[in-house]
Amino acid sequence: MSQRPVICWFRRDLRLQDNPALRAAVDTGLPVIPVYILDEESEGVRADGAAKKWWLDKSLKSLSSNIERLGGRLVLRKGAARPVIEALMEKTGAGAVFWNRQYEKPLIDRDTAIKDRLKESGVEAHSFNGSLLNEPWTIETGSGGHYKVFTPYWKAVRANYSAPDPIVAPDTLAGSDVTSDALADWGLHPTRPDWSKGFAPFWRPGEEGALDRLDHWLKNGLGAYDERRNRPDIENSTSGLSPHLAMGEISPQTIWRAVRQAMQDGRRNIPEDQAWTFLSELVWREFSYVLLYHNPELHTDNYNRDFNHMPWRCSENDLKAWEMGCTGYPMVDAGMRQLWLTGWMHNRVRMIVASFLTKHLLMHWHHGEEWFWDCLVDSDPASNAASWQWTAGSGADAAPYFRVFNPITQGAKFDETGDYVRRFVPELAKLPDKYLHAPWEAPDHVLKKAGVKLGENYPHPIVAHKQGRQRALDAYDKLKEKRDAA
DNA sequence: TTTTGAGTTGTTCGA
DNA sequence: GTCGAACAACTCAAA
Repeated sequence: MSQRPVICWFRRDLRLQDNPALRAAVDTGLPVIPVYILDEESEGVRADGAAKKWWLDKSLKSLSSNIERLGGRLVLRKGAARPVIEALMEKTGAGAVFWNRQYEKPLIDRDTAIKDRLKESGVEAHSFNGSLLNEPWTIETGSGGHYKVFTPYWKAVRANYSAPDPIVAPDTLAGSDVTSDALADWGLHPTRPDWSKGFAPFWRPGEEGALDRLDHWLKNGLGAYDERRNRPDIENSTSGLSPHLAMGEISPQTIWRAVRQAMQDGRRNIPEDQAWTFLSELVWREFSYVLLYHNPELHTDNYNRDFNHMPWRCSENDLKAWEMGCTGYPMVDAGMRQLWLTGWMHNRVRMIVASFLTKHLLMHWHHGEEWFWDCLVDSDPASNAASWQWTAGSGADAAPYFRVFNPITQGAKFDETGDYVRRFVPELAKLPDKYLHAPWEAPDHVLKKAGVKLGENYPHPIVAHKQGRQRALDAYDKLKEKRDAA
């Protein structure tokens, strides 16, 4: 039995480069069986949203063909991971399983149970860090706890972190003849209707797409990141790496190394502060994982329990208008439509639409969290939950309650050219800049000339800014009263 | 143990 | 038009 094969279990790490679990599996010198399990059945597991499944479909195709190029074959299986793994062990006689860790509580529990079961039956199980620069339990404050404020966390990372050497991809993955599900049978790509048609022009899922995107970013965006990052109307104002990172098609170490090298390469002419700001965004992702790891219910429960008393509104109509990009606020609507059309939204606009939902409409952040989870190709269990709570004010180190984004001035400031609104809300394209972010203020003859009929081809605002803002501030006052009374 | 300074991303108002 | 202050109070992290 000296040639018992080993299993490399791919999860949120769909890449061959810089993949510690894969490397360790290959380094055994034994035949490696690469496996991906679509697990929506294990207890407490949250299924991916529809947009993420679209991406997963393409990413698995890419990984699969890369493995075939190395003489192997990716084995696809569907079902609760534990029985699937057990069945595979029996079928293949594998002597070890390798994987990279994930950090959601239900997955940790599932994986721990699998590890125990494997060990009982004499099979080795090895897990690795394949998704984070620093795993959530590794960075502690001076007094031994985990950080709850970003800035000191960032300072600690920046002062101490240096990326390890890259891990090379295997040059062969000797064939296995284990049968695989057909990817097409999983129905990850939407049909009837295929709402994903708008996605394809924007994305190239898979490891090559990720590495190309990084390269493009280093050449075209990184050097001006700090000054452009809030401008959704400017191309390359952000990296666009988030969906690749969310699927593990590229490791954060690869990004960190490439950016640090670019900073030190004089020919690239990358100002240090611009690049450090970009790296800090990578560390925001890590900070979100710290919060998620220590607060497993982050996507459902208020981090700050005071918010359990928040007098949220319930309005199906308002929620629908927000989701569909029909709020009457051009900047909000542009963002929501960009999300629907492309599976992604610029970060500045995410804050604007999130503030609008939780403050102007006074709707619970979980509605937004769920919509984003379903619509974003980059949806991430930690970032999505932590960011929604941050905006709502219930999160760790959250925005102060009185910070209510004004969708009109935010639009004028960050969509200065108006290109963003004109692109995603074409019915307003002919409005002059002066009224683009507040069409209800335009005189009749201006609206007429631009072909805009408020209430007909573009909605009136569903809530007046001033009233919406005041209603939110009043709600926070009530919240405070409840807390003081308690 | 106590103290101190600080905390991603904003808005409004009045001088 | 520009600018600074007020908008709260609290918790965190480190000295």
